[in-house]
Amino acid sequence: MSNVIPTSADRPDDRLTRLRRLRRAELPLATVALARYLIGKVLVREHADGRTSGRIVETEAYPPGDASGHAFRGPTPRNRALYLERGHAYVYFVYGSSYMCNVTSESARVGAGVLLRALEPLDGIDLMALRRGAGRLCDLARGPGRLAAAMAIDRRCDGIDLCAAGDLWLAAAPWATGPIARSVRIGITSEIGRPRRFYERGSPAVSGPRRLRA
DNA sequence: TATGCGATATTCT
DNA sequence: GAATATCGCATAG
Repeated sequence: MSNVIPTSADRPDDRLTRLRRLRRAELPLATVALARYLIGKVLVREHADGRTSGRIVETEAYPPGDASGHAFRGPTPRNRALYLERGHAYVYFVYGSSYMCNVTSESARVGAGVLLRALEPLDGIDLMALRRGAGRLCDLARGPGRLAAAMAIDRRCDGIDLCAAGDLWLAAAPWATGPIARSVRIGITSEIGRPRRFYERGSPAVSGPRRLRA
């Protein structure tokens, strides 16, 4: 049963996973390094309906100067948060249907970030399933649009400091992270071929075609 | 399993 | 007016 994701639901005596908030000083400054670092860490959402959280198993780096990054043509009302100091949320809406959640990187006033593409659900699994409509556990937050939907992340989360106590924050890895693999990014039309996507090899919650999950 | 397409809203040219 | 850091369903193999 290697495809079974261990969650807090398997430990009824400890209803919520024990989580330690990440300090900003722990986050690598460089975008690609941050994208790799975030694999295995936890994204936590505090909401009136309850807490949801999940292990980050897939990310993509959009470093300074990358033509597929939203900050490539300079600051706009939409990408403003991308210029915040590392460890803030940049959330935007695309395709008329999906929100995308990013973690800002680099120094303040440098526009760059890391797209969070998939989570392995940890806490609040019932709530995630409710928001997404019933489905397999490993599909609840598999893909960036699904991740945002499962965690109730929308434009109100844009600009939140993920290293502070609040509605959205980052926590340290709850257990040892598996092997990290690297590949090209998904769904972009420029800068194709640059290996700036990271994922935990073997996790059933990683998105994309089979060849990008090996 | 893999590929293709429409839906949908916001942003930028 | 065009493009888009997607999703889910449809269809073919």
